[in-house]
Amino acid sequence: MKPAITYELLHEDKNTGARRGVVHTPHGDIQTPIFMPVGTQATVKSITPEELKEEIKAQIILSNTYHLYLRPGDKLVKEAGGLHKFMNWDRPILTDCGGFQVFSLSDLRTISEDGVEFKSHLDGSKHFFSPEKVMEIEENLGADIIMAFDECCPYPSTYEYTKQSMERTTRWAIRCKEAHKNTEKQGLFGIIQGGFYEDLRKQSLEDLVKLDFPGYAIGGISVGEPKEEFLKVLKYTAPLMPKDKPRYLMGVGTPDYLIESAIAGIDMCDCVLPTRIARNGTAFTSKGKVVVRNATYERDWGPLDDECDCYTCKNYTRAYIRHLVKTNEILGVRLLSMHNLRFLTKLMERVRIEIENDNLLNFKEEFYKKYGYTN
RNA sequence: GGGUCUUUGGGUGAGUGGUUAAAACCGCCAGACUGUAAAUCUGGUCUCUUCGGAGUUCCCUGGUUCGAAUCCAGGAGGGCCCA
Repeated sequence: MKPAITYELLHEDKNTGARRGVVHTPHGDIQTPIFMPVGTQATVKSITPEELKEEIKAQIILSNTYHLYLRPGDKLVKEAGGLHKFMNWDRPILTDCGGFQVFSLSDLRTISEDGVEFKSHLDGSKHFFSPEKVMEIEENLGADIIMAFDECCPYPSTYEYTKQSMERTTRWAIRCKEAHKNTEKQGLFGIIQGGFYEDLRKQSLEDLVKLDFPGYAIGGISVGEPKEEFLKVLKYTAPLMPKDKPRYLMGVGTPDYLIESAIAGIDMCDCVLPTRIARNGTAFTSKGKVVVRNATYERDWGPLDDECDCYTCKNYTRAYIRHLVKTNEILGVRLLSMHNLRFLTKLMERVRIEIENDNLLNFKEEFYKKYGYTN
Protein backbone atom coordinates (compact mmCIF):
# COMPACT_ATOMS: atom_id res chain seq x y z
CA MET A 1 0.00 0.00 0.00
CA LYS A 2 1.35 3.37 -1.03
CA PRO A 3 1.58 5.87 1.78
CA ALA A 4 -0.46 9.05 1.42
CA ILE A 5 2.57 11.29 1.64
CA THR A 6 5.94 10.63 0.07
CA TYR A 7 8.99 12.77 -0.48
CA GLU A 8 11.14 12.87 -3.55
CA LEU A 9 14.53 14.54 -3.33
CA LEU A 10 15.48 16.27 -6.57
CA HIS A 11 18.66 18.11 -5.72
CA GLU A 12 20.80 19.10 -2.79
CA ASP A 13 22.51 22.47 -2.71
CA LYS A 14 26.27 21.89 -2.80
CA ASN A 15 27.06 24.64 -0.32
CA THR A 16 24.29 24.31 2.24
CA GLY A 17 21.92 21.72 3.61
CA ALA A 18 19.16 22.94 1.34
CA ARG A 19 17.05 20.41 -0.56
CA ARG A 20 15.00 20.81 -3.66
CA GLY A 21 12.21 18.26 -3.66
CA VAL A 22 8.64 17.26 -4.27
CA VAL A 23 6.06 16.13 -1.73
CA HIS A 24 3.48 13.85 -3.27
CA THR A 25 0.03 14.06 -1.71
CA PRO A 26 -3.44 12.72 -2.57
CA HIS A 27 -4.34 16.17 -3.90
CA GLY A 28 -1.25 16.66 -5.98
CA ASP A 29 2.42 17.49 -5.68
CA ILE A 30 4.01 20.37 -3.88
CA GLN A 31 7.37 21.72 -4.89
CA THR A 32 9.69 22.27 -1.97
CA PRO A 33 11.01 24.23 -0.17
CA ILE A 34 7.64 25.87 0.12
CA PHE A 35 5.78 28.51 2.06
CA MET A 36 2.26 27.47 3.04
CA PRO A 37 -0.38 30.15 3.66
CA VAL A 38 -2.44 29.68 6.79
CA GLY A 39 -6.21 29.42 6.60
CA THR A 40 -7.07 28.72 10.19
CA GLN A 41 -10.83 28.74 9.83
CA ALA A 42 -10.97 27.07 6.43
CA THR A 43 -10.11 30.34 4.74
CA VAL A 44 -6.94 32.25 4.15
CA LYS A 45 -8.36 35.45 5.52
CA SER A 46 -9.92 37.61 2.79
CA ILE A 47 -8.50 35.57 -0.12
CA THR A 48 -10.51 33.25 -2.38
CA PRO A 49 -9.18 29.84 -3.42
CA GLU A 50 -9.06 31.07 -7.02
CA GLU A 51 -6.82 33.96 -5.99
CA LEU A 52 -4.67 31.60 -3.97
CA LYS A 53 -4.11 29.50 -7.04
CA GLU A 54 -3.94 32.05 -9.82
CA GLU A 55 -2.49 35.13 -8.19
CA ILE A 56 -0.59 33.82 -5.21
CA LYS A 57 0.34 30.46 -6.67
CA ALA A 58 -0.11 28.67 -3.37
CA GLN A 59 0.36 24.93 -3.66
CA ILE A 60 -0.90 23.93 -0.24
CA ILE A 61 -2.62 25.68 2.64
CA LEU A 62 -3.06 25.05 6.34
CA SER A 63 -6.13 24.85 8.44
CA ASN A 64 -6.73 24.25 12.11
CA THR A 65 -8.19 21.41 14.14
CA TYR A 66 -9.10 23.37 17.25
CA HIS A 67 -10.84 26.20 15.43
CA LEU A 68 -12.77 24.03 13.00
CA TYR A 69 -13.75 21.64 15.78
CA LEU A 70 -15.35 24.55 17.64
CA ARG A 71 -16.86 26.12 14.54
CA PRO A 72 -18.47 24.80 12.43
CA GLY A 73 -17.60 21.40 13.95
CA ASP A 74 -15.56 18.67 12.32
CA LYS A 75 -18.65 16.53 11.82
CA LEU A 76 -20.26 19.26 9.78
CA VAL A 77 -17.14 19.55 7.66
CA LYS A 78 -17.22 15.80 7.12
CA GLU A 79 -20.88 16.06 6.18
CA ALA A 80 -19.94 18.75 3.65
CA GLY A 81 -17.65 16.24 2.01
CA GLY A 82 -14.44 17.18 3.80
CA LEU A 83 -12.43 20.37 4.02
CA HIS A 84 -11.43 20.41 0.35
CA LYS A 85 -14.98 20.36 -0.84
CA PHE A 86 -16.29 22.53 2.00
CA MET A 87 -13.94 25.41 1.17
CA ASN A 88 -13.62 24.73 -2.55
CA TRP A 89 -9.88 24.08 -2.51
CA ASP A 90 -8.74 21.07 -4.51
CA ARG A 91 -5.03 21.27 -3.77
CA PRO A 92 -3.32 19.79 -0.71
CA ILE A 93 -4.29 20.85 2.81
CA LEU A 94 -2.44 20.41 6.06
CA THR A 95 -4.29 20.63 9.36
CA ASP A 96 -2.53 21.72 12.49
CA CYS A 97 -3.49 19.72 15.52
CA GLY A 98 -4.32 22.29 18.18
CA GLY A 99 -0.92 22.01 19.82
CA PHE A 100 -0.28 25.66 19.13
CA GLN A 101 -3.55 26.51 20.89
CA VAL A 102 -2.24 24.63 23.93
CA PHE A 103 0.42 27.32 23.87
CA SER A 104 -1.54 30.39 22.83
CA LEU A 105 -4.63 29.67 24.96
CA SER A 106 -2.55 28.81 28.00
CA ASP A 107 -4.92 30.67 30.34
CA LEU A 108 -7.82 28.55 29.16
CA ARG A 109 -6.49 25.02 29.39
CA THR A 110 -4.99 22.39 31.67
CA ILE A 111 -2.66 19.66 30.48
CA SER A 112 -2.63 16.12 31.80
CA GLU A 113 -1.09 12.90 30.58
CA ASP A 114 -4.32 11.96 28.91
CA GLY A 115 -4.71 15.22 27.01
CA VAL A 116 -5.68 18.87 27.31
CA GLU A 117 -8.85 20.35 28.69
CA PHE A 118 -9.74 23.61 26.93
CA LYS A 119 -12.24 26.23 27.88
CA SER A 120 -13.49 27.48 24.53
CA HIS A 121 -12.33 31.03 23.85
CA LEU A 122 -15.74 31.59 22.26
CA ASP A 123 -18.22 30.64 24.97
CA GLY A 124 -16.21 29.19 27.84
CA SER A 125 -17.54 25.67 27.27
CA LYS A 126 -15.22 22.83 28.22
CA HIS A 127 -13.65 20.51 25.66
CA PHE A 128 -11.14 17.72 25.96
CA PHE A 129 -8.48 17.06 23.36
CA SER A 130 -6.73 13.72 23.63
CA PRO A 131 -4.42 12.42 20.89
CA GLU A 132 -7.22 10.04 19.89
CA LYS A 133 -9.77 12.86 19.77
CA VAL A 134 -7.48 14.99 17.65
CA MET A 135 -7.01 12.13 15.20
CA GLU A 136 -10.75 11.69 14.97
CA ILE A 137 -11.22 15.40 14.25
CA GLU A 138 -8.41 15.52 11.70
CA GLU A 139 -9.80 12.46 9.93
CA ASN A 140 -13.19 14.12 9.78
CA LEU A 141 -11.63 17.25 8.33
CA GLY A 142 -9.83 15.16 5.76
CA ALA A 143 -6.61 17.09 5.11
CA ASP A 144 -3.78 15.44 3.19
CA ILE A 145 -1.27 16.05 5.93
CA ILE A 146 -2.33 15.93 9.55
CA MET A 147 -0.28 16.77 12.59
CA ALA A 148 0.14 14.69 15.73
CA PHE A 149 -1.11 16.33 18.90
CA ASP A 150 1.71 18.08 20.72
CA GLU A 151 2.44 20.69 23.32
CA CYS A 152 4.20 23.81 22.14
CA CYS A 153 6.18 25.11 25.12
CA PRO A 154 6.50 28.81 25.80
CA TYR A 155 9.85 30.59 25.62
CA PRO A 156 11.56 30.43 27.97
CA SER A 157 10.75 27.14 29.72
CA THR A 158 12.93 25.31 32.21
CA TYR A 159 14.89 22.24 31.18
CA GLU A 160 12.80 20.05 33.48
CA TYR A 161 9.49 21.30 32.17
CA THR A 162 10.60 21.11 28.55
CA LYS A 163 11.85 17.56 29.06
CA GLN A 164 8.70 16.19 30.61
CA SER A 165 6.57 18.07 28.06
CA MET A 166 8.64 16.72 25.16
CA GLU A 167 8.41 13.18 26.50
CA ARG A 168 4.67 13.51 26.86
CA THR A 169 4.44 14.84 23.32
CA THR A 170 6.27 11.70 22.18
CA ARG A 171 3.84 9.47 24.09
CA TRP A 172 1.00 11.40 22.49
CA ALA A 173 2.62 10.87 19.08
CA ILE A 174 2.57 7.11 19.69
CA ARG A 175 -1.12 7.30 20.58
CA CYS A 176 -1.83 9.43 17.50
CA LYS A 177 -0.11 6.91 15.29
CA GLU A 178 -2.14 4.09 16.80
CA ALA A 179 -5.40 6.01 16.52
CA HIS A 180 -4.85 7.22 12.97
CA LYS A 181 -6.68 4.88 10.60
CA ASN A 182 -7.04 6.74 7.31
CA THR A 183 -3.39 6.26 6.35
CA GLU A 184 -4.10 5.84 2.65
CA LYS A 185 -5.46 9.34 2.25
CA GLN A 186 -3.71 11.20 5.04
CA GLY A 187 -0.12 11.38 6.13
CA LEU A 188 0.45 11.88 9.85
CA PHE A 189 3.47 14.00 10.76
CA GLY A 190 5.24 13.80 14.11
CA ILE A 191 6.30 17.02 15.83
CA ILE A 192 9.75 17.33 17.33
CA GLN A 193 9.78 19.30 20.57
CA GLY A 194 12.47 19.89 23.17
CA GLY A 195 12.48 23.65 23.36
CA PHE A 196 15.89 25.27 23.24
CA TYR A 197 17.85 22.31 24.59
CA GLU A 198 19.95 20.40 22.08
CA ASP A 199 19.90 17.05 23.86
CA LEU A 200 16.12 17.22 24.23
CA ARG A 201 15.67 18.03 20.57
CA LYS A 202 17.85 15.06 19.64
CA GLN A 203 16.00 12.79 21.99
CA SER A 204 12.63 13.90 20.67
CA LEU A 205 13.76 13.42 17.10
CA GLU A 206 15.21 9.95 17.72
CA ASP A 207 12.12 8.75 19.52
CA LEU A 208 9.81 10.01 16.81
CA VAL A 209 11.90 8.66 13.97
CA LYS A 210 11.53 5.21 15.50
CA LEU A 211 7.80 5.56 14.95
CA ASP A 212 8.36 6.01 11.22
CA PHE A 213 6.03 8.88 10.41
CA PRO A 214 5.65 9.90 6.76
CA GLY A 215 6.95 13.35 7.69
CA TYR A 216 8.42 15.30 10.59
CA ALA A 217 7.99 18.79 11.89
CA ILE A 218 9.97 21.02 14.18
CA GLY A 219 7.57 22.64 16.61
CA GLY A 220 8.08 25.01 19.49
CA ILE A 221 10.35 27.56 17.88
CA SER A 222 9.40 31.00 16.63
CA VAL A 223 7.71 31.56 19.95
CA GLY A 224 9.33 34.87 20.80
CA GLU A 225 12.97 33.83 21.19
CA PRO A 226 15.84 35.90 19.77
CA LYS A 227 16.92 35.03 16.24
CA GLU A 228 20.21 33.48 17.39
CA GLU A 229 18.31 31.02 19.55
CA PHE A 230 16.04 30.17 16.67
CA LEU A 231 19.00 29.58 14.36
CA LYS A 232 20.79 27.41 16.87
CA VAL A 233 17.86 25.05 17.28
CA LEU A 234 17.22 25.02 13.56
CA LYS A 235 20.82 24.22 12.71
CA TYR A 236 21.26 21.36 15.11
CA THR A 237 17.84 19.83 14.54
CA ALA A 238 17.03 20.02 10.83
CA PRO A 239 20.09 18.11 9.55
CA LEU A 240 19.23 15.17 11.80
CA MET A 241 15.76 14.79 10.35
CA PRO A 242 15.25 11.84 7.97
CA LYS A 243 16.39 12.63 4.46
CA ASP A 244 13.68 10.61 2.78
CA LYS A 245 10.76 12.40 4.46
CA PRO A 246 9.39 15.93 4.28
CA ARG A 247 10.74 18.28 6.92
CA TYR A 248 8.32 20.89 8.15
CA LEU A 249 9.21 23.87 10.32
CA MET A 250 6.08 25.13 12.02
CA GLY A 251 5.22 28.81 12.34
CA VAL A 252 7.92 30.40 10.19
CA GLY A 253 7.96 33.15 9.12
CA THR A 254 9.70 36.20 8.01
CA PRO A 255 11.67 36.27 4.76
CA ASP A 256 15.00 35.79 6.53
CA TYR A 257 13.69 32.90 8.62
CA LEU A 258 12.37 31.21 5.49
CA ILE A 259 15.72 31.47 3.76
CA GLU A 260 17.58 30.25 6.83
CA SER A 261 15.17 27.35 7.11
CA ALA A 262 15.75 26.32 3.52
CA ILE A 263 19.50 26.52 4.08
CA ALA A 264 19.14 24.24 7.08
CA GLY A 265 17.32 21.70 4.95
CA ILE A 266 13.71 22.46 5.78
CA ASP A 267 11.11 21.72 3.09
CA MET A 268 7.93 23.31 4.38
CA CYS A 269 7.07 26.39 6.43
CA ASP A 270 3.85 28.12 7.32
CA CYS A 271 3.07 31.38 9.00
CA VAL A 272 0.19 33.75 9.71
CA LEU A 273 2.49 36.73 9.41
CA PRO A 274 1.82 37.73 5.79
CA THR A 275 -1.93 37.89 6.29
CA ARG A 276 -1.76 39.31 9.79
CA ILE A 277 0.61 42.16 9.07
CA ALA A 278 -1.45 42.83 5.94
CA ARG A 279 -4.48 43.38 8.11
CA ASN A 280 -2.38 45.70 10.23
CA GLY A 281 -1.18 47.80 7.31
CA THR A 282 2.26 46.38 6.58
CA ALA A 283 3.83 44.90 3.45
CA PHE A 284 6.90 42.76 2.88
CA THR A 285 8.99 44.19 0.07
CA SER A 286 12.32 43.33 -1.48
CA LYS A 287 13.73 46.39 0.26
CA GLY A 288 12.34 45.56 3.69
CA LYS A 289 9.09 45.93 5.54
CA VAL A 290 6.91 48.85 4.51
CA VAL A 291 4.32 50.08 6.97
CA VAL A 292 2.21 51.50 4.21
CA ARG A 293 -0.21 52.93 6.78
CA ASN A 294 2.44 55.50 7.71
CA ALA A 295 2.14 59.13 6.65
CA THR A 296 5.25 59.05 4.54
CA TYR A 297 3.39 57.04 1.88
CA GLU A 298 0.52 59.50 1.58
CA ARG A 299 1.70 60.61 -1.85
CA ASP A 300 3.72 57.60 -2.89
CA TRP A 301 2.56 56.80 -6.40
CA GLY A 302 4.67 53.70 -6.80
CA PRO A 303 3.72 50.06 -6.12
CA LEU A 304 4.31 48.37 -2.76
CA ASP A 305 7.35 46.66 -4.28
CA ASP A 306 8.68 47.57 -7.69
CA GLU A 307 10.12 44.08 -8.12
CA CYS A 308 6.83 42.34 -7.42
CA ASP A 309 4.59 40.74 -10.03
CA CYS A 310 1.49 40.39 -7.88
CA TYR A 311 -1.97 41.67 -8.70
CA THR A 312 -1.67 44.45 -6.13
CA CYS A 313 1.67 45.72 -7.36
CA LYS A 314 0.60 45.58 -10.99
CA ASN A 315 -2.44 47.75 -10.34
CA TYR A 316 -2.27 49.90 -7.22
CA THR A 317 -0.13 52.58 -5.62
CA ARG A 318 1.10 52.81 -2.06
CA ALA A 319 -0.87 56.03 -1.72
CA TYR A 320 -4.10 54.26 -2.64
CA ILE A 321 -3.43 51.29 -0.39
CA ARG A 322 -2.59 53.63 2.46
CA HIS A 323 -5.90 55.38 1.86
CA LEU A 324 -7.73 52.05 1.99
CA VAL A 325 -5.95 51.07 5.18
CA LYS A 326 -6.59 54.44 6.84
CA THR A 327 -10.26 54.35 5.96
CA ASN A 328 -10.52 50.75 7.11
CA GLU A 329 -11.74 49.56 3.74
CA ILE A 330 -11.67 45.79 3.31
CA LEU A 331 -10.01 46.09 -0.07
CA GLY A 332 -6.89 47.33 1.68
CA VAL A 333 -6.72 44.11 3.69
CA ARG A 334 -7.21 42.07 0.55
CA LEU A 335 -4.65 43.87 -1.56
CA LEU A 336 -1.99 43.73 1.15
CA SER A 337 -2.74 40.08 1.91
CA MET A 338 -2.43 39.14 -1.74
CA HIS A 339 0.84 40.96 -2.02
CA ASN A 340 2.38 39.56 1.16
CA LEU A 341 1.37 36.01 0.34
CA ARG A 342 2.67 36.32 -3.20
CA PHE A 343 5.86 37.88 -1.88
CA LEU A 344 6.59 34.77 0.17
CA THR A 345 5.51 32.20 -2.41
CA LYS A 346 7.63 34.02 -4.97
CA LEU A 347 10.55 34.15 -2.57
CA MET A 348 10.35 30.39 -2.24
CA GLU A 349 10.10 29.94 -6.02
CA ARG A 350 13.37 31.82 -6.20
CA VAL A 351 14.86 29.77 -3.36
CA ARG A 352 14.00 26.59 -5.29
CA ILE A 353 15.77 27.87 -8.38
CA GLU A 354 18.81 28.96 -6.39
CA ILE A 355 19.05 25.52 -4.78
CA GLU A 356 18.97 23.91 -8.20
CA ASN A 357 21.82 26.22 -9.19
CA ASP A 358 23.74 25.59 -5.97
CA ASN A 359 23.57 29.30 -5.41
CA LEU A 360 21.39 29.69 -2.32
CA LEU A 361 24.12 31.20 -0.18
CA ASN A 362 24.83 33.94 -2.67
CA PHE A 363 21.15 34.60 -3.03
CA LYS A 364 20.78 34.91 0.72
CA GLU A 365 23.56 37.47 0.85
CA GLU A 366 22.06 39.45 -2.00
CA PHE A 367 18.58 39.28 -0.49
CA TYR A 368 19.71 40.28 2.98
CA LYS A 369 21.63 43.23 1.64
CA LYS A 370 18.68 44.58 -0.27
CA TYR A 371 16.17 43.82 2.45
CA GLY A 372 18.24 45.55 5.08
CA TYR A 373 18.97 42.57 7.27
CA THR A 374 22.29 42.94 8.97
CA ASN A 375 23.25 39.30 9.27
C1' G B 1 -36.30 93.92 21.78
C1' G B 2 -37.43 90.29 26.22
C1' G B 3 -36.74 85.41 28.54
C1' U B 4 -34.02 81.03 28.91
C1' C B 5 -30.32 77.44 28.02
C1' U B 6 -25.44 76.97 26.20
C1' U B 7 -19.71 77.75 24.70
C1' U B 8 -14.09 72.41 27.25
C1' G B 9 -7.93 70.09 23.73
C1' G B 10 -8.02 68.27 15.82
C1' G B 11 -13.61 66.23 16.46
C1' U B 12 -17.77 64.33 19.62
C1' G B 13 -18.11 64.92 24.68
C1' A B 14 -17.23 64.01 30.48
C1' G B 15 -15.96 67.13 34.32
C1' U B 16 -19.68 72.11 38.39
C1' G B 17 -14.15 75.06 43.82
C1' G B 18 -8.39 71.48 45.34
C1' U B 19 -4.01 64.36 43.23
C1' U B 20 -7.46 68.04 36.45
C1' A B 21 -2.59 69.10 31.50
C1' A B 22 -8.25 67.92 32.08
C1' A B 23 -12.33 61.03 31.47
C1' A B 24 -14.01 58.22 27.31
C1' C B 25 -14.49 57.54 22.26
C1' C B 26 -12.88 59.16 17.42
C1' G B 27 -9.07 61.27 14.49
C1' C B 28 -3.86 61.83 13.91
C1' C B 29 1.53 59.96 14.66
C1' A B 30 4.44 55.76 15.65
C1' G B 31 5.64 50.67 17.24
C1' A B 32 4.57 45.46 17.64
C1' C B 33 2.76 41.15 15.12
C1' U B 34 6.12 34.27 13.34
C1' G B 35 1.81 25.99 13.67
C1' U B 36 -4.24 33.21 14.05
C1' A B 37 -8.71 34.34 20.95
C1' A B 38 -5.39 39.51 16.16
C1' A B 39 -9.14 44.07 10.10
C1' U B 40 -5.67 43.20 16.75
C1' C B 41 -2.62 45.12 20.56
C1' U B 42 0.79 48.91 22.75
C1' G B 43 2.64 53.87 23.16
C1' G B 44 2.33 59.06 21.88
C1' U B 45 -0.79 63.26 20.55
C1' C B 46 -0.89 72.09 24.33
C1' U B 47 4.39 74.41 24.23
C1' C B 48 9.56 74.01 25.60
C1' U B 49 13.00 70.39 27.57
C1' U B 50 19.97 68.86 29.16
C1' C B 51 13.72 63.98 29.75
C1' G B 52 14.76 65.41 35.98
C1' G B 53 11.21 68.89 34.81
C1' A B 54 9.48 73.98 33.29
C1' G B 55 5.66 77.04 31.17
C1' U B 56 0.76 78.24 29.33
C1' U B 57 -4.60 76.15 29.02
C1' C B 58 -11.25 74.89 29.24
C1' C B 59 -15.05 81.77 24.21
C1' C B 60 -13.31 87.06 26.00
C1' U B 61 -12.70 90.79 30.04
C1' G B 62 -12.96 91.79 35.04
C1' G B 63 -13.98 89.89 39.91
C1' U B 64 -14.73 86.37 44.49
C1' U B 65 -11.27 82.75 46.81
C1' C B 66 -5.39 80.27 49.95
C1' G B 67 -7.06 77.81 45.33
C1' A B 68 -11.48 78.57 39.39
C1' A B 69 -12.73 74.85 33.41
C1' U B 70 -15.95 74.85 37.68
C1' C B 71 -18.76 80.64 41.57
C1' C B 72 -20.16 86.16 40.30
C1' A B 73 -20.62 90.51 36.69
C1' G B 74 -20.27 92.31 31.84
C1' G B 75 -19.31 91.14 26.70
C1' A B 76 -19.20 87.87 22.23
C1' G B 77 -21.06 83.39 19.55
C1' G B 78 -24.93 79.48 19.26
C1' G B 79 -29.98 76.86 20.43
C1' C B 80 -35.13 77.34 21.89
C1' C B 81 -39.47 80.34 23.41
C1' C B 82 -42.08 85.18 23.42
C1' A B 83 -42.62 89.98 20.72
